[in-house]
Amino acid sequence: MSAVVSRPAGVETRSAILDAALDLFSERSFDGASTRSIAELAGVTQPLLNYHFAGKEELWRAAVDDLFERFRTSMQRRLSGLRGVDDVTIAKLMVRHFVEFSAANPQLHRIIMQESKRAGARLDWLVETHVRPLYKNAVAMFERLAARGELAPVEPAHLYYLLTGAGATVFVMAPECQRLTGIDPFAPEFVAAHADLVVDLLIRATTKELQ
Amino acid sequence: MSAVVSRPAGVETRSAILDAALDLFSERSFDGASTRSIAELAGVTQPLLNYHFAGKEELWRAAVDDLFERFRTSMQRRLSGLRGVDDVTIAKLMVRHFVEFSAANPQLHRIIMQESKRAGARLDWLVETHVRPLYKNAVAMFERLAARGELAPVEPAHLYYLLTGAGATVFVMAPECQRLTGIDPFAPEFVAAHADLVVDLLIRATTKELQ
DNA sequence: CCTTTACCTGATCGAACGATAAGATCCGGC
DNA sequence: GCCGGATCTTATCGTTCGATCAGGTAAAGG
Repeated sequence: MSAVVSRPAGVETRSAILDAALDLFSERSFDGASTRSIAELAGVTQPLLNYHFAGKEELWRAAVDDLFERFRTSMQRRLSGLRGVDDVTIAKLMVRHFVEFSAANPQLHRIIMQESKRAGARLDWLVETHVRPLYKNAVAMFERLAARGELAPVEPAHLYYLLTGAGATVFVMAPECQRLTGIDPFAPEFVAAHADLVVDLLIRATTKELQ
Repeated sequence: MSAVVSRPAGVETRSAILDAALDLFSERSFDGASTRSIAELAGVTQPLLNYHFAGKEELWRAAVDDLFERFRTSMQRRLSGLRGVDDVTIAKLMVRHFVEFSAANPQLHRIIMQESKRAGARLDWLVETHVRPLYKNAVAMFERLAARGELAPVEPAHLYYLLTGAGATVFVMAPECQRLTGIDPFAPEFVAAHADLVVDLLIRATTKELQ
């Protein structure tokens, strides 16, 4: 409230456009989301998108940047509360947090999966800018677990796609799950149960209870 | 060679169009695959698509029908070779076969994931026509495994999305995997190792060796 | 008060889209 | 041998796409 308002609106408009773009890009894919539909959802006129962003591609990148920034911040905040905790417990809690974030923000994996199906400029940018750092963190975690004997020393690519696939798919495909089973996968109990399963899946449950 | 050729071409052309449609629909999504690009890949002119199919939507349904038919045939053929084998071994081999099919035909889960992100007529048709029978089979398998004590009696929706997510994601996202790790996930050794991991994931490895 | 500048709109561009209409080609059957 | 239907092509329809342009409004700054 009562912020500086140096430039009256603009920043809020820009944010509304980014949110709308994220929702439509993730649900309908890059080609399926027209700039007119994004503008309509954001409550602005279509040429305004080209005022705030250089074009559709740059709007897409800005929306993805925004989302990954939220993801990194969320993961780092969770991790920073776990100083001194042992590696195995940290891994379990971080995997759980990852699943919860994927449930709260299904757009993340929807966009990643969409772009990862086809080689191209957007995939190249996505991998080098956002996915590779994420992958490196995951690999480091796998190595710490393997060093503790909690994980077989398999090729990390297997574990990475097992983990992300098992943890995120049900939320990516939430409309199908709803229609197929009648279950709302975003219900807190479902998310919690799913996180438990994914954690158990990754780590041969040794330290059992942990909540 | 030297077949009946009752009507000269037509059936082969139709098949070429379906194959092209499947590749482009799965890689670029429904909106991203233009009828012109499909025609070009199939080596025909664009209006010919409207001669063989009533429209873009019907072409999409025909291509998806074709793919699911191949999937069902492949699974049933595998199953028919396992008469008399115990349920646990059958489950392991069928899961392995599922992973291998997902590797050989990444279009299947690419299209399912694409359409499952958003409620709509195509998702409704896909679920009722093809996904629900598949889901019922999976649930029946889970129940047989649970009856044998090989599986915790959890909500089948969790297991279904864990299994499909873990087994298919790396092949859906093969271009990303290639760029991110340098690994070709379609290499036979990678597919085999991934299938092993998914099988171990689902079934608390009891009967260990099995090929 | 008046200018400047950030923010936003209405009108419209050329390109690409899915679809159709009209006609060419070609082959089996009479 | 020519007729009829199946197959395919060329030309083109109206629509929607992303993008641009010329202007208009309103608040900050002198």
